[in-house]
Amino acid sequence: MDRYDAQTVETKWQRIWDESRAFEVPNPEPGAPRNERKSYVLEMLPYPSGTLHIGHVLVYTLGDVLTHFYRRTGSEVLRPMGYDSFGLPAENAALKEGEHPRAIVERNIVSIRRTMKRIGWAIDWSRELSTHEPEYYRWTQWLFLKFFEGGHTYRKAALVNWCPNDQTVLANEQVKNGRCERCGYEVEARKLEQWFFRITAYADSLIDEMKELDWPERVLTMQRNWIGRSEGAEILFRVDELDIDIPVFTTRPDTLYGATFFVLAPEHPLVDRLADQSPNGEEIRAYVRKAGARPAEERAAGTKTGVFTGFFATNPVNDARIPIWVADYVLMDYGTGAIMAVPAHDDRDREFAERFDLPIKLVVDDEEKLVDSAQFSGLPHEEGAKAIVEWLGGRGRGQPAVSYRLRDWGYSRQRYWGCPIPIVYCDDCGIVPVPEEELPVILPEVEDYKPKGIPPLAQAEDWVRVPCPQCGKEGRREVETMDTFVDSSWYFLRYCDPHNDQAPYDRELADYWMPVDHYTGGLDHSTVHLIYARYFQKVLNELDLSVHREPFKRFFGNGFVTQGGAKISKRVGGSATPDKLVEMYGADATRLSILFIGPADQDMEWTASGVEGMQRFLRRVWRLVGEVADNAPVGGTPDDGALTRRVHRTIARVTDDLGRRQQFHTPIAAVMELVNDLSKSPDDPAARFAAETTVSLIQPYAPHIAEELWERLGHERLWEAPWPQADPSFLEDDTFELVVQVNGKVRDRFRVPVDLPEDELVARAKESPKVQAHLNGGEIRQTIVVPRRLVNLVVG
RNA sequence: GCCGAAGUGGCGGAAUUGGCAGACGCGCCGGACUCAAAAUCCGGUUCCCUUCGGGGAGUGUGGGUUCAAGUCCCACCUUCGGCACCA
Repeated sequence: MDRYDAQTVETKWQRIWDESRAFEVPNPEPGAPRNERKSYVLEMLPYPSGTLHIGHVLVYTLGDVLTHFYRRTGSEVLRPMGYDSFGLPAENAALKEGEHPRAIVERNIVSIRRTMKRIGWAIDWSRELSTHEPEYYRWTQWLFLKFFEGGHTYRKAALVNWCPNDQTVLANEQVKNGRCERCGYEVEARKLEQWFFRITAYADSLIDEMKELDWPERVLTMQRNWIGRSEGAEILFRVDELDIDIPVFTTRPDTLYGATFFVLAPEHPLVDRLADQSPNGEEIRAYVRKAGARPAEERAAGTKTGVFTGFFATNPVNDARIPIWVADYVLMDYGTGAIMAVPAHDDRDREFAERFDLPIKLVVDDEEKLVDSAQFSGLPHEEGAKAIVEWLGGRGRGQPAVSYRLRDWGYSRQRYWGCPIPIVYCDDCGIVPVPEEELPVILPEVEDYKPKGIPPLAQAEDWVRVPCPQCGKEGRREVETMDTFVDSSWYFLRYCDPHNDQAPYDRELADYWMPVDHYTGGLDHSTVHLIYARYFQKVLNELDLSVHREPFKRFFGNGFVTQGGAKISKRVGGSATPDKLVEMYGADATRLSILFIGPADQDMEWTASGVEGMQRFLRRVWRLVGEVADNAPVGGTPDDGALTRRVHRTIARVTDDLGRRQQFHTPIAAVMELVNDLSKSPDDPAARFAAETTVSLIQPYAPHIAEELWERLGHERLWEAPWPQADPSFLEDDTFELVVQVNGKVRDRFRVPVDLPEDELVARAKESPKVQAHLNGGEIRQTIVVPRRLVNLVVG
């Protein structure tokens, strides 16, 4: 048999798959019965701001292994691919390279597609999409209109995160440690009119419906923390001089008797009024100005500052008059922007009280019981909290309340390369949606798309000026574009019906394919894309556009691939590009090596020696299977010898790892063990069976060489062949290796028949000379027998 | 500070329900083939001691539960990730 040449083998089968459209899956005809065993396998779509790197090879190979596995275990598998081509990543790449973003992404898409085909991923190429194409974003706009009609999106002036480098607004999810996630510049606060999705209305759904998800617990925990649901109470404090009530939110109503002062955020709307009527109004205004100019990061890290207003609030439980301060450690956008300060039981309040010499009053003791709290004294603090809120409720001064850390999703971007928001502003009619039939609102060409604070689309005067759809008077188009995460919040639905030009997707088809059964992607999206997509799906459900409320039933978060200790990214690049690896070692060796490094849900370091080892392994398989194909007799019933048993055990292990355990590196080791056994007994009657099974089991990982060897073994179309089945009767041996311990230490081991009774096992254990040497004639006080495993003799 | 994950040979890692620690691979050592090398094949490889029979230690540290602990419990150390004035 000739030498293994990866290039020849891989080119041959890729052409065959391409020509036979091997991995395309048709949609069911309207009214036709649905396949009960559909499976939607999806990985997060790539940004075509660059080409593929080794990290992509990991994600898409993971998806590929599952695609083949599910296909061959009888499912009808949808496995599409597309490109997240709108948005900042592409635009920034374009700015750097001095080209139009469209030119960059379209060139990168060609390159990515070619690499994907060279790696041989089983993709349904008939469903390919790019989010920057009008055929796609037309429907992003259409969904926007539905959200607008349903009141799920709105415009308001708000303090937003402004990146001075990217010259655009960022969502909270895109700010890390006060810096822009993309470029690292320090984010500034700006007050701007912005578009928002009312995601906070779904805070509870996003938490409660997690129970339907088969996701890693750590991702759910991250989302739970991100949403940050806190239960407590809203309590009214009276300011007599102004004849007003100010609500505060607290999670500790049990400490109400310990409130010794009161704080308003500098941005609180009442601060102005207080300053007007206060003798030290100037001082207050100066403080508010200073606080507003202070970067958020410094506001959080620095020592606490504040100013007394001269006013007092009345504590509703004991009528105590406590001083009202303005301090920037209280945030306007959480709770009510006002707090009751309990320095005895809150670290921040304590720090402030100590600095400004305010009283500290203890109201919960070491036993967690209320003290110095009138009729509530003596109650355990949780009961006390309940009782106090109830008491307040009876007097109309308080009620249970819930507060969230999650904010509404601001998605306006003052940038060029994004989906235009289909809105027209009219002096008479206000905010008017573009009628459905006028979609898409095409992104116009502009001379200069560089960000400079005002949206680049504002320059396209001809495009901006448009009659108001309602009254026909001259209006102006919205010149902001949508955050790229809007595009990726519904793309998985478009794949179900990607060429539909009447609707974003056919409802029946989406209901059939959805939810995604197995979603794979990076954990960096745990609190961003994965929350947004869940939110979208819930709104679509309520708009009667989908029967499903969750988009991704199962999620697998893959680890990062590092090279030389650094995370590989579009920016860093990396020397081992997928194209080079395929050229040097072949696609199959590359695919195997990235999965063999270690558990796919943990970070991993890429090394070249791994792929060399895989190349060796494949050559070995090639040689051994070739020899068997040439020499071993065909047909015949496999015997029940050691090799046959090994084959069945391997099938069981690989099947369990891929299906139930979601472990992708151990199946490779299992097949290697089988290959090692086969190489030791190439003349075994089960050699052909072992060779065929080896090829069949490795197929999801190394589909090209598997297909070639399958053909040599006299079969065809392995990609459609049923997955091998382990025969349970071969999984158990007639004998097993009995381990004999003395006082828990292994002293001997020998094979015994499985049906030997326990007392006989113990007898044989005691007979062993090695065991007797350690018994020293001592008295056996206890005997432990674990069936089919071991005997432990405990001596005095 | 809070939340979460992890810590096993020279390295990546395995050990699924508390039952033989180190599967599989990399690297390294030895051998075969070769004029030589590459490739390939065979053997060895946790550490320490050894009279070569074997003995002892060992899964971040210290305790505990158990006949038996990498696995369970308590305390701590380290690393990584997320959040961070969220009342």
